[in-house]
This record gives sequence, C-alpha cells and structure tokens, in this order.
Amino acid sequence: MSTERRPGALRSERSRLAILTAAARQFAERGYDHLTIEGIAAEAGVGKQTIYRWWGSKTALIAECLVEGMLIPVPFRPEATGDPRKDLESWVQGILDFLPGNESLLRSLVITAAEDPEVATRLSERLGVFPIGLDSEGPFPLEVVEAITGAIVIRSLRGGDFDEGYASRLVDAVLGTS
Amino acid sequence: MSTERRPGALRSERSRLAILTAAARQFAERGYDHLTIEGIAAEAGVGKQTIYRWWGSKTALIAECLVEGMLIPVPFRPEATGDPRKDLESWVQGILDFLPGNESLLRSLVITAAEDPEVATRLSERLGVFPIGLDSEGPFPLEVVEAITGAIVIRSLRGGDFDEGYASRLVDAVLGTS
Amino acid sequence: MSTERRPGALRSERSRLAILTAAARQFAERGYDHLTIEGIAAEAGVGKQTIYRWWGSKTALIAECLVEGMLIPVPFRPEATGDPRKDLESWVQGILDFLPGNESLLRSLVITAAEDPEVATRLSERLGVFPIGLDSEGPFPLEVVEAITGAIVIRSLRGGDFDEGYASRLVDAVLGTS
Amino acid sequence: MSTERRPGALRSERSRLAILTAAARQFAERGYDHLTIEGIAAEAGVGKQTIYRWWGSKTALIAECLVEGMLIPVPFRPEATGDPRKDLESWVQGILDFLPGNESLLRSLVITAAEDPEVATRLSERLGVFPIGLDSEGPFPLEVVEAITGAIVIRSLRGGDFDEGYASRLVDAVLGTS
DNA sequence: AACTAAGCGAGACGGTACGTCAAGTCTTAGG
DNA sequence: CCTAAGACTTGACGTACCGTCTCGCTTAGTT
Repeated sequence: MSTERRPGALRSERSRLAILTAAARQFAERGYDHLTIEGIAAEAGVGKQTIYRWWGSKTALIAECLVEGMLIPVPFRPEATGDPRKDLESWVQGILDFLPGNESLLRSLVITAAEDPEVATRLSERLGVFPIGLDSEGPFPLEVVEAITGAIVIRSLRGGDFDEGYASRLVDAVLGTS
Repeated sequence: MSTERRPGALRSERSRLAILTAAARQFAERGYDHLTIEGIAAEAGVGKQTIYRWWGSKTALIAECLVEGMLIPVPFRPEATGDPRKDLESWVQGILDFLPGNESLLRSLVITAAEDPEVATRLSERLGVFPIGLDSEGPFPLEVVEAITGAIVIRSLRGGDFDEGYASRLVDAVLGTS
Repeated sequence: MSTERRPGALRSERSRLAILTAAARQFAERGYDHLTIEGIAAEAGVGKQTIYRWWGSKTALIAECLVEGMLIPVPFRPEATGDPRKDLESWVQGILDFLPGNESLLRSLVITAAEDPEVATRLSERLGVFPIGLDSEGPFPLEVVEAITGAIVIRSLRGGDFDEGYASRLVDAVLGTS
Repeated sequence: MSTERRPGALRSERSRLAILTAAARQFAERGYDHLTIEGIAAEAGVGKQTIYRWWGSKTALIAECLVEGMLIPVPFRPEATGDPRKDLESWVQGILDFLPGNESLLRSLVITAAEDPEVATRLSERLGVFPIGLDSEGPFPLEVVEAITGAIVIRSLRGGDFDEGYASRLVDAVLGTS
C-alpha cells in the first residue's frame, strides 16, 4: 500500500522554517498570549492560511517549536558519574543557571503547558524529566524528578530567588539528608 | 494626617461582589483565557467601566477572587498531630481529593499564576505553602513544601494520574524513606 | 504604468451596497448624529472593520450615499425652456415640493455638510447648484444660485414656512422685479 | 399671587457664568460636536449635575451662549445712511470681514442651528436678519436678507473663497443690477 | 504539452472582545 | 435645597485578531 500522492505543489520547507522561527522569536519576546498568528505570518512573510493549514492551534505551533529545540536550546540531562546525588544536583544546577534572564520564557512555557497536556509532556521531556525519572528506565523515581522540577517552577513563578545553596538544599529535601 | 475623603458616591459593595462572583463563576466554567470582561460585566449587571475603574487587569480580578476564597473553597492546611509524616500525607491527600473534576480549574489557576507573581503567591498560600513551609513559622522547610505542591501541579498539567499510593510515595520521596 | 493589483480577494460589491443602503436608511430615519457605525454594520450584516476599511469617517460614508443618489432621489435640475425666470422658478418649486416631510433629512444633510466641505459640495451639486450656476456653463451667476439655495436652507432650518407665492417672491428677489 | 419660594440655596450666578464661559470657549475651540459636558464641568469647576439641572441639552446651553453674545462678539447691523444698497453691502462686508479664522465657528453654529430651530432663529438674529429683513419693520424683504445670509453660509461651508468684489456682486445679485 | 490539483502570499470578510470616552443618573458630604 | 465630587449603567467608539474565504500565481504530478 503506497502513500497516495496527488498532484500539486509540495509543502514548502522554507515556509515551515520561517514560521517556526518567527513563532519562537515572538514567543520569547512577547510571551504566549501576546502571540498573534497574524504577527507570525507577517514576520515569516507567509499567508495566514499556510499556518492554519499545517497547525491547528497556537499551542500546536509552540509545541513543535519546543520539540525542534527552538525555545530551550540546551537539553538538560545529567551525566551518570556513579554518584546519583551529585548527578541530580548538577542537573538542577544546570536548570538554575539557565533561568536568569529567561524567567518570562519559563512563564510562557508554563502557560502553554497549562493549556495543553501535550505541551506539558514535551516541556517535561525537554527539562529531562523522563530520561531521568521514568521508573523503568531512569535512575530515580518519577515522583522525585517531578518534585524537583515542580519546586523550581513553583518558586520561579512566585518570583522567589534561588540563592547559592538552593540546589543542594533542594536535592537534600527530596533525597533526604543522608 | 487624615485619609482624604472627598465627596462623591461611595464604592458600591454590591457591584464589587457581583463582579467577583461572576468572575469566579466564569473562571471556573470557562478558564482564564476564555474569560471576557464583557461577559463578567454582563453577568454581574455592571458597566465595564466599573470593572476597569477598580481592577487593572484580568489577573488582578482573579487574584482578588483567590484571596476572597471564591475559587478554592477549602483552605488546605494540615493539623499538627505530632506525627509530621502523617500530617504531610493527609495534607497531600486533601489536595488530591479536591483535584478530580477540578483539573481545568487548576490549569486556569496556573495560567493566571504564570501571568503574575502576585497571583502565584496567593495561590501558593491558598494551597497551604506558607503556613506550613515558611521557614520561621512552619514545621517544614519551604523547599519541601514547594516540592510537594510542585510535583502535584506538574503531574496534573501533564494529565498524569494519581493512583492509590501516590500520596504516600510522594511524601516518601521528599522526606526520604526512613 | 499599470495599476498595481496584488493578490487577495476583491472588494465585495455586495457588502459595499449593503453598507450604503443601511447608512442611507438610518440617515433618513435617525439623522446624522444618531447614526452609529455599529448600527449600520449590524443592519448591513457586515463587520465594522469592513466599513472602517473603506471609509474614513461617517461623513465620507454619507458623502458616498449622496453621490450615489441614495439620499435625495430626484436630481433637481431645470429644463432650459428659453424663459430663464420660469426655469429658475420651476427649479425652486421642485425643491419646495420635495421639502415637506423631509425637513429632518435636510437638517441632517446640512449638519453633514457643515462637518465636511466635500459633503457640502456634493450636496450643492445634488440640489442643482453647479449644473446651473457654474459660471462658464450655466445660465446664471453662481451667486444667484447660491443665494436661492441658501435662502431656502436658512428658512427651513428656522422652521419657517413656505407659502404659496414664496417661490416667485424668491426668484423676484434675486432677479429683481423687472 | 406670589411667586412660591421654598427654602434652600439660591442658584449660583457664579457657576452659571463659569459654565457659559467654559462652554463658549470650548465651542470656539473644538466645535459643537467635540464639546463634552464633562469637559465644560471640569473647566468651570462645577459638577455635571449643575449643568443638567439648568440646561436640558448641549444645544440649549449653546443657545444661551449665543444670546449672551459670547460666541459672536460683534452685532452685525447696518447703519441707515439713506443709500440702501450701500447699507446692505457694508453689512455683508462686515460679515465677510469676520469670517476669516472663524470658519469652524460658523460650521459649528450651523450644526447647532440645524439641531434646533430655536438656535437657528437666535443665530439669524445675531447675524442681523430680523432687524433688517422683517417685512413690517425692516427696509428689505425677508427673502432678500435670507438669500444673502444663505449665500454666504452655503459658500463658506463648501470652503469657497470670497474675493474682493464678492460683497458687491452678491448685493447686485439680490437687488438686481440697477 | 496540456491538464489537473495542491501550495502559497496576499488580503477582504463576518465576527468577538478589547480598553476608552462620554452620556445622563444617582449618591455622598458640605454650605 | 444647591453644589462639587465622583461612582454608576449604558452604549458607541475605533482597533486588534480571529479563523474562513477568495484571488492570481507557482509547482508538481498525471494524462
């Protein structure tokens, strides 16, 4: 059974990329809910219909940006050095190092995630939750990893600060002070 | 120095309450970003201007609903029975019991919180973070309490399920299996 | 040099006419300053933006109604029978015959004309000023024709009445009783 | 039968004048339909209610300004020198001399007059129509005087210019070239 | 080569909601 | 009872975007 291929122009990769790039840029600049499809279309030099043809919603578009790595450039994933506590702490530290200057990006990501479970999952992936915490595969229980990312998100949304010792205190909290 | 009181009609408590009530109802029903000021005004039998006069934004309005206890009816706050682990677990269980049927409310609350740190703080309060976790007052370090609420929020946004043993597993995770 | 024609849907003649028709109807019914763009849009079954896209103001819209002959159905223009005084008088009489029942239409037209010289010009044309009075073409000096229309307008605004012999008296006044 | 006089404060002449002055100033500055009652109240240092208590409408307020001579400072009224044509011409010339710089005032006056026959009458008075043209009293037929004022108004609204010889040409037109 | 059919940039369309302005009414507190 | 102040409901403003729908053109397969 062959994939049916009717005549007509192919999807333009050029447009696809221009749209994703524009979306990512505006997402970072203005946040999720000041995004406009019209603005993206204009910036990408593209008709609105081309966006609506391929993505069903704003969140779908942002989700694709996310999996393409256009919103969070670095993948957060600890090395396995043999010392689990150390691995966890350096993973946390990596996220904390990324945060300053990106708080509003985080806010927007949380908003988008709250709009759509799919995005929430992608975002968790991007932060390293599953590779680390998925029960069967990762070295830590999922609850632990969720607690850590959750704690960071919660405090960040509240505008709280992360002082020098925060990473180790947090890891202590979820692993218990041995 | 006296509080200046110029003549003119006083603020109508009647309108204020009608607005908050309508806002809370629509927030619960439709979620944060399908709220419309016009809709609230109409339902409250009030002019739009009366809303804009007293609240600067949708988030400010929702924040006030939150502190007035119109969105989350029950205050989540454990008793101190002497057994900290038990207290923590019953607090978690209280939140989990509230969740089913209120996922979309939670989503909307998270969105609003992500829009405005003030709301995030109020929401945390409402979930019991400060009374329990504020270092100076509460029995648990703030990190622990944030980790717990964060874990619940994160999983809920992803649409994950909370099975029977979740509460105790989560408490185990953050207190360490002693 | 060709008129640039970028792609995109063409202007909808259907909408254009519906708007003009609704505007004319409401103008006649309610007068210039109780017109609302929203009302016209609603009656025409059209979005407000479609009006704002093509007309910059209420007066521009009314001006177009005027030139399309949707406000003053009959064109006032005397035949040239060879007897100038008779021609003038029958022209005046035509206007006077139109007036009863249309005073408020006239008021509205005057208001609109006072808002915008363009409309004033179109209104004058419609009453027959230029075809008759344009120095180079018409048989009468512009001053004469303006004096006649002006006299009628002035008295009508004041609510004065036009008795049987008014037309001939007015023509007498401006041509002199020879 | 005595005029009933119940207790209570008397109408404040101070406020009345402040309101009329503010109204006149704003009328001249912004024109009839960009007047706001709120603006007048603010400028006059007066509550809105004080305006609504004593005047039923914007036009009523402007009408009173008109009869108080706060809009058209000079009264237009010819001397009787014995040469009627000369008198008429100097009257016209007086109006024409006043016009430059006051076109928008005229527009606004016409709009107000078109809103309310009462105002139209007051305006005519102010321009000198009745003292000159009232059949029984004045030296000229009312039609003549209306034709002259009408001609000026009509041309002015259209934005037409009044050249050097206009006054005499107009008088010629309505008196006949002798 | 001619003939579909889809993709595309552009942009007009019917709508919804925005946040603002002003209208006219009502409510205080002070003379 | 009058007044200044100002909060209230109402309704229209002009703007921004939505998601859908033509247009005229280009691109790619099918015949």
